[in-house]
Amino acid sequence: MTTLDELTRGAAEIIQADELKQRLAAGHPLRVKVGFDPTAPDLHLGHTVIINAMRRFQDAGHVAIFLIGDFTGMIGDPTGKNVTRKPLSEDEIRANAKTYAEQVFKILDRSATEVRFNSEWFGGMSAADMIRLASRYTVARMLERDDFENRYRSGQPIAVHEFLYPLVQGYDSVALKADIEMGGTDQKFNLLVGRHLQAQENQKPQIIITWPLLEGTDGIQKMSKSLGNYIGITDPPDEMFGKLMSISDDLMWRYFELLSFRPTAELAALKTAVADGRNPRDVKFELGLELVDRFHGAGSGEQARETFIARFRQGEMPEDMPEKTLPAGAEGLGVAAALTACGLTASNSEAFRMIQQGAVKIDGQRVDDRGLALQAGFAGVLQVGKRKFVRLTLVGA
RNA sequence: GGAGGGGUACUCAAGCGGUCAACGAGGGCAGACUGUAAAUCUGCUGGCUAUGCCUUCGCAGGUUCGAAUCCUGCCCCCUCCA
Repeated sequence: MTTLDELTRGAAEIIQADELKQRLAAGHPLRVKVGFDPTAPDLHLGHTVIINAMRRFQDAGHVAIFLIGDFTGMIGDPTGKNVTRKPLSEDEIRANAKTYAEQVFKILDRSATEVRFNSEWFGGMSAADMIRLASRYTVARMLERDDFENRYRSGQPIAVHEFLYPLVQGYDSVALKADIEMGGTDQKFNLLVGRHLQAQENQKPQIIITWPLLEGTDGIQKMSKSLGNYIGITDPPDEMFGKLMSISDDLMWRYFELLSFRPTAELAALKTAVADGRNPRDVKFELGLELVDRFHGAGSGEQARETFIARFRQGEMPEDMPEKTLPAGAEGLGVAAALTACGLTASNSEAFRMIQQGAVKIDGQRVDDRGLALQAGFAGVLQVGKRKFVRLTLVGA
C-alpha cells in the first residue's frame, strides 16, 4: 500500500493536501494529468522526476494521463521572453509524440496510461468559444503570474495570446476531468488556472502537485541538455552508469529521492549505513544499478557496474570503443593529426596541448613526443584523458 | 525625434596607439590526490605544414612604421527625455 507520503516524496508543493488525502481515501482511481510540450522528445533524468511520480500513482491504482500539447505546439509558445519557439508541423509533432511514447513507457505502465492530444478539443473549437474561454479570467489575475508581472513592470512586451496559454492549459484539465495535475514548480500559475476553470464548470478543482527541477550532474544548475549537465535516458548503459557515479555524494541523495522507486525507509537505511562508515560509492552503485536497469533492461545495470569497475578501478581499457581506419602517408601520420582525425581532440593545437599535459596514451603508454609519427600498419588504442578511446588502424596510402 | 552609454574569446569582464592571441573571474579540459565523488593543488583553454606563421576584439573603410585601442560610415543593444 503506497502512502500519501510515498506518492509525493520530494514534491515541492501540494495545493490542497487535505483534499488529496480525502480523494485518495475515497478509493476511486484518480485521473492524474501531466502535460508535455511536443518540442523536446529527448528526455533526460530531470524530465523523469515527474514521470516517476505518475508511475507511483499508477502503481497505487490511478490513471496517468499523458497529455501532448500538440495544439499549442502548432501555434508556437513565445513564453520565456527571449526565444520565440517556432511552430511545429503536424508531422514533426507526430514524430515527436512517437519518440516520447517509446521513452516514457520505460517508466509508465502502458495499460494504465491515457495518451491524449489537446487538439482533440481545441482543433475544432470556434473563435467564439475561444473568446468565451478568454472571458473566464481577468487581466489583473493574469498579471499575478511572476514572469508576466516582471515583464509588465519592466516594460517588456507581453503578447496578448500569451494570456491564452494558461487558459488553454487550464481548459485541458476541464476537458480531461483531471483530479490531479502535476508539473514543474515553474508551472504553478498555469496549474492554478486549471482549478479556477474547473470550478467554473462545476467540476471539482484539481489538486496540484509541483515537482522541483532536478539539478544536473554539476549539482548546481537544473539539468538541461544545453548546459551539458544531463543524463539522457537513451544514454548507453556504461555512459549512464558512469555519469551517475560522477555526481557528488550530496547530490546522490537528491537523485535517490526523486529518481529511485525504493521505499523511503530503505533510503533512510542507506543514509544511516553511510553515516556509519559504508562507502558512499557503493551506495551510488545501487543508484546506478536501478536506473540503468530501468532504461536498458534487467541485468544491464550489473553489467555496467562490472565494466565500470574494470575500467576505472583496475584501469583496464573498455572492451568496445569506436574503431577507425586511416591512411598513413609515406612519412606516417603525426599523433596530433591522428587524434584529431579520430575526434579525440578538436584540433591539432588541442592535441599538442593534451600531449604536453600527459593526457595522451597509446596502448596505455604515455606519449610525450609531440613529433611522434605513426606508421602504416600501426594498430592500437589511442586515448585522451581517462575516458576517450579509439582503436586505430593505419593503412598505407 | 533628441541626449547619453555600450557591443572584446564559451560566459562575465579588463584593456583605450606598440611589450596584446589580448589582465582577471566563472565555466570547461587535463594532470596530481581519490571512490572517474566532493574539496584541494597544478597546468591548459584561436588556428596551422609550429621555437615561426596566419586569423581574431559588432560590420565596412581610413589614419599610422604599427590599431582591440584614433577617425568616418553602417548595424545592433541599453538608459534618460519627447
